[in-house]
Amino acid sequence: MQNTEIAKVLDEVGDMLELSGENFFRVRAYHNAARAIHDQSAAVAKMTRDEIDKIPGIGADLAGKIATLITTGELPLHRELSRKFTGELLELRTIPGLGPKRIKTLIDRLHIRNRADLERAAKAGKLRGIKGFGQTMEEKILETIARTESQPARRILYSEAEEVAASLVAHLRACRAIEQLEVAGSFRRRRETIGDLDILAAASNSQAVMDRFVAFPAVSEVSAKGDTRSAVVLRSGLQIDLRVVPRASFGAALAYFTGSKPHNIHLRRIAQDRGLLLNEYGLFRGESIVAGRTEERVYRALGLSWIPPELREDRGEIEAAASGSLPKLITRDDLKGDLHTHSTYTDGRNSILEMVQKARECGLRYVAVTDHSRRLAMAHGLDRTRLHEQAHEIERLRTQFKDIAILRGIELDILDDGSLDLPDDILAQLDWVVASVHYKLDQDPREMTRRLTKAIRNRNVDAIGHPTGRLLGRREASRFEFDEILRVAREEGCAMEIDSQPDRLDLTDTLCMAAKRSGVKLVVTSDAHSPREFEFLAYGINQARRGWIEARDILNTRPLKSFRERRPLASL
DNA sequence: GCCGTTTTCGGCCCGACTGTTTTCAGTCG
Repeated sequence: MQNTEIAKVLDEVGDMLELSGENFFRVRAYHNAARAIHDQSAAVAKMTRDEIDKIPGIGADLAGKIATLITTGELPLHRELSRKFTGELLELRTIPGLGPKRIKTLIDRLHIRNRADLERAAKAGKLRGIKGFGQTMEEKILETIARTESQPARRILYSEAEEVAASLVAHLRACRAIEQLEVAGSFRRRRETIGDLDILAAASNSQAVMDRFVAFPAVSEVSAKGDTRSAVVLRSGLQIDLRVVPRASFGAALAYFTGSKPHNIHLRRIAQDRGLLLNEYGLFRGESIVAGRTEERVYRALGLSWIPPELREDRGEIEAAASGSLPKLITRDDLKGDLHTHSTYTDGRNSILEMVQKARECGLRYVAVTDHSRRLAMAHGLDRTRLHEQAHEIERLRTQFKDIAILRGIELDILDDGSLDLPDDILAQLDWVVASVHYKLDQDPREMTRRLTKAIRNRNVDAIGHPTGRLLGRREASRFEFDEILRVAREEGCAMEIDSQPDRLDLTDTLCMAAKRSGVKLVVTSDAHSPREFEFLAYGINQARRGWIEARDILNTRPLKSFRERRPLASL
């Protein structure tokens, strides 16, 4: 059983307990435990009950339940609750305005079991008579049901959110009342997907900001408009929240609005322990403000150094900030080379020349050309002959570029038994071999583990490309024993890739952490199929930062000279 | 249900907005 599966069961139990009117703190305990399991890189299914009990947020009771879940594949409490609260019922919580209390009322009073029931009842005007409901809410519910049928709310890619954020910020900048402006929330924490955008502004006249905000051309609906907070929904379905605070509160509000929620809760507990109160207006001792203008001052007043937003997930960053041991996170400028690019030789859209020119413009000092190997017929993968032709072209280009090195590489297919798509004598002539899985991604976890370890054992393989194979929103990650992969990779000196394509971002943040902990080096690569895609490197850097990665953990932060010392380059 | 250098019991983050309340509950972030 995978960690994500265990976490899902615990989350569902939490949701169902909430619907049944359970103690809020018991509900939270299940959600906290789910998060703790989700963040574990090691397989919880392989842990003893004692080891599970030691995970923060999991006590004796939940450790026992999780152990039961692992050994029997089922949790009695979950099964029992599922009889009453179906998945269809839980799904009602996605309708704005419907929380646990109201859903419980709908079940008890109208025997609602799903969206269809709810829609019928609302159309028949049966909701408005019930305490806690009214005609307005009835209409809103019907409107939401109609809208989300054609366009279900989904999280969008960070890269997509970036475009919306840029145009919205440009729109707001025109408002003179705004003194400071930041996009906060999960966007500022650089999460791989974004559920909604949170905008924070400091202004003396909040009404002027609100007016400008709701006038953003892409707005389809204003769902809330108050003195300090407004919310809109764009035609795309994306929700945007705006909060306006006085300048003296901007830092506290930025911290509050950046989250994450568990991080905030932890901060507030620390404040409480010190006899202070932390809210979005500042850090207070009684009536007097202790800090608030900048984030740095708020953190400092709590005895912490400033924490980069990417780390604010309550995964140990607060403890690290307290002891002065936060990592010095990698930045885009640390990258000296790119080790995964494609050209027209296979499925890239531009020539090697154009790719190298752009890499050079991006400040890179070396770039590996890694077109696909022969098995990927769809991409016209390279065999011995065509790889040879490419070698000649690279040889010619090398004479034109003095300030950027062109490495001969390949993105080599890992076949389903773990053997490689090209023979060793060819691979040995290359400077950089990234081996990737491109088919049979849903292999049995044991077979996939064997497949990957066998590839890693090959001396010529330098890195594993997009190791989990997931595509955000479209394809689940392959299942395998990541800890075992890391153990072998460490033995063989094989690196793991962080592929920067916005829908891959593979490895994930927690897997980056696991790789770092086990002493396996990483590479951040663009996997660029066109010159523009070198810009994707920024997304890979975001992911690495969320995984606590420092420049020294990443091979392609090294200058070419020390990069070569690691493994002599065959053709340079 | 978790947790503990005040504690093994009694706490558990904090505030804005909406709708329906006639003084506040529920939802949301």
